[in-house]
Amino acid sequence: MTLSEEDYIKAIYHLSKDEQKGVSTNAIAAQMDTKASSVTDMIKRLAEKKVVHYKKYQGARLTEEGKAYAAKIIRKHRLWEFFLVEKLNFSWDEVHDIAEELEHIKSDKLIEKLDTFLDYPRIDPHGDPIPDSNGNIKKVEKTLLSSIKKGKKGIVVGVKDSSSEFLRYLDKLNIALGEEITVLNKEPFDNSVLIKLNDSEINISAMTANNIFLKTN
Amino acid sequence: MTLSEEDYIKAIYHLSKDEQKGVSTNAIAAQMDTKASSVTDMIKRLAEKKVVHYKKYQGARLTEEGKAYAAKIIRKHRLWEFFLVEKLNFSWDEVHDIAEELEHIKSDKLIEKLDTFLDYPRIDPHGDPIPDSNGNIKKVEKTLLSSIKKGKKGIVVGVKDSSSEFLRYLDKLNIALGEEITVLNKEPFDNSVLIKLNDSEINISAMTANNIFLKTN
DNA sequence: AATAATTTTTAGACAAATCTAAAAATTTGT
DNA sequence: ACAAATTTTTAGATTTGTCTAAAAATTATT
Repeated sequence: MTLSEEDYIKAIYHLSKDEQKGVSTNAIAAQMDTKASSVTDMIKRLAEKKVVHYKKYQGARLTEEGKAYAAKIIRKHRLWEFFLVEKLNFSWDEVHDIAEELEHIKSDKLIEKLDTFLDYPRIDPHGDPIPDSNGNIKKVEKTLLSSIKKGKKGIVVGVKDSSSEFLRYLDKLNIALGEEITVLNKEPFDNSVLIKLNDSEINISAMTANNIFLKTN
Repeated sequence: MTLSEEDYIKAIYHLSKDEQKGVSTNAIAAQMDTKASSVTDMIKRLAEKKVVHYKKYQGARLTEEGKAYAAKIIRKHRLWEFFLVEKLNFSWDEVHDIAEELEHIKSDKLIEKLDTFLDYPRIDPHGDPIPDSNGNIKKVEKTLLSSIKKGKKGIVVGVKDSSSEFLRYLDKLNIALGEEITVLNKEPFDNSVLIKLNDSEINISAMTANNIFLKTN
């Protein structure tokens, strides 16, 4: 599988989480920052390689083989992210782009040895689950901060947007994985949320609240 | 710089150690396992990028910029090899191919943090020096076992051939970096060498002796 | 020094991955 | 339901890195 093919497989995998039907050509083009015509070409190639099902005008859908391949790439991505943060002392906003490259390194033995070295982590630096060596992904129980009721609280367990801009903003707010957040009030006007964090009260926008995952008990 | 361009730069670098003049098209083709015509094309591209000097029929020669680039790739390659052996417990015959992929990962910050994590190693698992962050390579003092006089001894500090076949053969002979070897006799008929290693005497072929580096005092 | 052998370069083709522009199919709006 | 809008596909071109075959230059031989 080429680098580009792997990127497409990953994109289709991520897009099909929300989607029941096939993932649309345009959606893939947007995700991959390319043109619809390029996507059509690539989907055909991937269909020949049996990693996607493809019928004209019906979008793309990963085969079982395709899903397993995607899980493997995601496993590699997240294990490398964990390595970069825990062993090399990168911060959580710096690791995505480097892991995008490292995830394409081929050796299976490498990734199993890395997993052992890291002591089999289950969660990456952004709170996302690391698939096991069989490609199984443990679903993490989590709720968007934006949909938590006034008065309720939870622990930060993940982010939806893991762009470095957003992560650096969270750093500035002192919001990190493991922090406890209590929803003090929700403003109906703009859906902003007043929260308590470390005994201080801060107001966060609807957009921000919509990108933070909490675990409630 | 693309992956392929980086591979050519590295090949030219390694070939120009023995060579005073430009490295010939054919020599590069052999090293890269490709055709001379492909090499000519690539050399022209590299010349446009100012990493090699090129005049028709005169072979290729790295510019200062090209040499610095090569040193950087080699630094990455050897640091990753050290990581694979020391942290992930790979054996010395398994790491070359994986490092060939890892050496192309772009981030400068990654390689500096890796260097720190590994505590600034100077020598890779095959005894080759790791260039520092400025691209300077410390020359290691070493002599081929094949050219050591009868009765003299030395410490194994490197190998010339680092193919996994050769390295596994050395494992079988219990020859590893740091071992002391004494040359007991040299057979004029086939240039084989009788050595003492850990109180046992073994006979090694001229070819083997020609791929082991010793440090003599 | 002329010819033969070898090396290197050029010319033209090809596959992968992309693009633009236009055609075809599907979906939407009234 | 049918025209308009949108989405998707096709057709043809481009770039990178490769190839084969043939031409040009260099090196070796007698």
